[in-house]
Amino acid sequence: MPGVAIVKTVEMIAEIPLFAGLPDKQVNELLGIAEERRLDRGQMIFAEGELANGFYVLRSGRVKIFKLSSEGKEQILHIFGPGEPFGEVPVFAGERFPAYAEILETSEAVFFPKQSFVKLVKSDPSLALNLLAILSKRLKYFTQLVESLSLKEVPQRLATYLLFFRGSEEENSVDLAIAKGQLASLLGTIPETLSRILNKMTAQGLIEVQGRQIKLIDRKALERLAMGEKLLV
Amino acid sequence: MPGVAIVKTVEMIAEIPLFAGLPDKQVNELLGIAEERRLDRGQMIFAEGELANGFYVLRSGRVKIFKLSSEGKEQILHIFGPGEPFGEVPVFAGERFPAYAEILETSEAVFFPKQSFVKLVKSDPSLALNLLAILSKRLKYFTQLVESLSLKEVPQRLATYLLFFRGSEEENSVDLAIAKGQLASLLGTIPETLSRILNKMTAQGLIEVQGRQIKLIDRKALERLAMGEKLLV
DNA sequence: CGTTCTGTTGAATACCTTCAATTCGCGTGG
DNA sequence: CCACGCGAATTGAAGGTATTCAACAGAACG
Repeated sequence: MPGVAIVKTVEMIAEIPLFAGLPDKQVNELLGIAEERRLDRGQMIFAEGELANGFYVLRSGRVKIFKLSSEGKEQILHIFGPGEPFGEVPVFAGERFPAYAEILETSEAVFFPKQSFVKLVKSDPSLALNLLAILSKRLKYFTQLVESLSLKEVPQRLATYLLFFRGSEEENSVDLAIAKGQLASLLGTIPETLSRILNKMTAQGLIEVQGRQIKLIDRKALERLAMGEKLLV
Repeated sequence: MPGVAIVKTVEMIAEIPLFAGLPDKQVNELLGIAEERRLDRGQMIFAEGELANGFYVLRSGRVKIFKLSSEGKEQILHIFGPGEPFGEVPVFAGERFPAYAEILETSEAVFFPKQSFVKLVKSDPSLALNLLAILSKRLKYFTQLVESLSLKEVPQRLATYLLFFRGSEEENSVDLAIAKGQLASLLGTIPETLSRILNKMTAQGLIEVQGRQIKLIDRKALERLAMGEKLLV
């Protein structure tokens, strides 16, 4: 029953937020140029400076996008999950990836070759608008990241992350979903520092830590921290 | 001769890189929705969190886009000059400006109302592609900014700025074109620190400083700095 | 059940900031 | 044309936050 696989794939494309609201015709054209790929945990998808010939959309799993310092320290720019595209910058500007991409959890992804994709964008304004919305959201996100890195100290960044970058999944509990070392890299610091600050926050009754589960005990105090208040010694 | 003013304005639009390569029809439609505005030095164009009803393109002058910490410290995100659009993020995502904008040098600008502009984008794929290119470039720029702020120390950031963010206008001389305090804010530091580092670099024969003119004396050493090497004490 | 990666803890250090006091530079007005 | 005044820039001393380095504990995985 060869039809099943094809139908399933059409839905796969249609499910991607980037392609939301596109007419069937466009979805079919996208399907025509899409390539399914399995990406394994630990795999480097691309490196900074590498020539790009297309971009990816995750269907499952997670990928981290990051920069490396000359001494090997890593700054995570994004962690993307299902439905999110990555590596699309060099499709529209420049031709090289501006950062590294490594798979955190084994993923199913769809790859779109640059040339064919650009042709589709040229022919369909609503696809272009979806893209503009996504890129704009990322610019907004970057302004927050820069603000965080430059204008806040680590406890403040952590509080902000716990409160906003997760959402209250289960009332007052946050599941980091990534290793603490990775969280440190996302917050622009190192594991040792993060560990010490988690300690302090626990000692002051703001949170409780059990592995990757963090209970938000004193939400008010966390909010004051996120607003810029200092963490007591 | 009313025609002259109109023709001049058409050229004004056509000259903007964002609108490069657009057919006359589109340029005329853009002209139809554009509003000319004079923006004075020191004027706040918008504040973070403010509702946006359109965006700007500078024809002359300069604007700085920045964030403020809870204690009033400023981090500059961009300094834009002639031909560059700003405030366009909330046109496509969200509805509020993610940062502040203040005029550094009195400017002539063109304002495009959100609604009408989006209509034009929907009708013209090449306009959309131009926009995608600009937003992508900014994302690329932000990856560099984050890298700089998070993975480099101030001397390295300064060296990078001197070498790349200006271009060799007059062989080996850089004109900052902004106050040193503003440069500090752009580099994610404060005037005192910048001053001390300019001193050190001068003492070690890397540069010579005369007001806003900086001569690059030892370009090799600056390049090594930008690559991550440490500045001697 | 051992090996390896992740996370924690302590002490020393480095970098940058803060605060305060001058000094410099430049536009304005006498 | 020079003097004044104000913001910008510089300098010094002290302090704070985060990093580095090293050692150890713990968890995950095969």
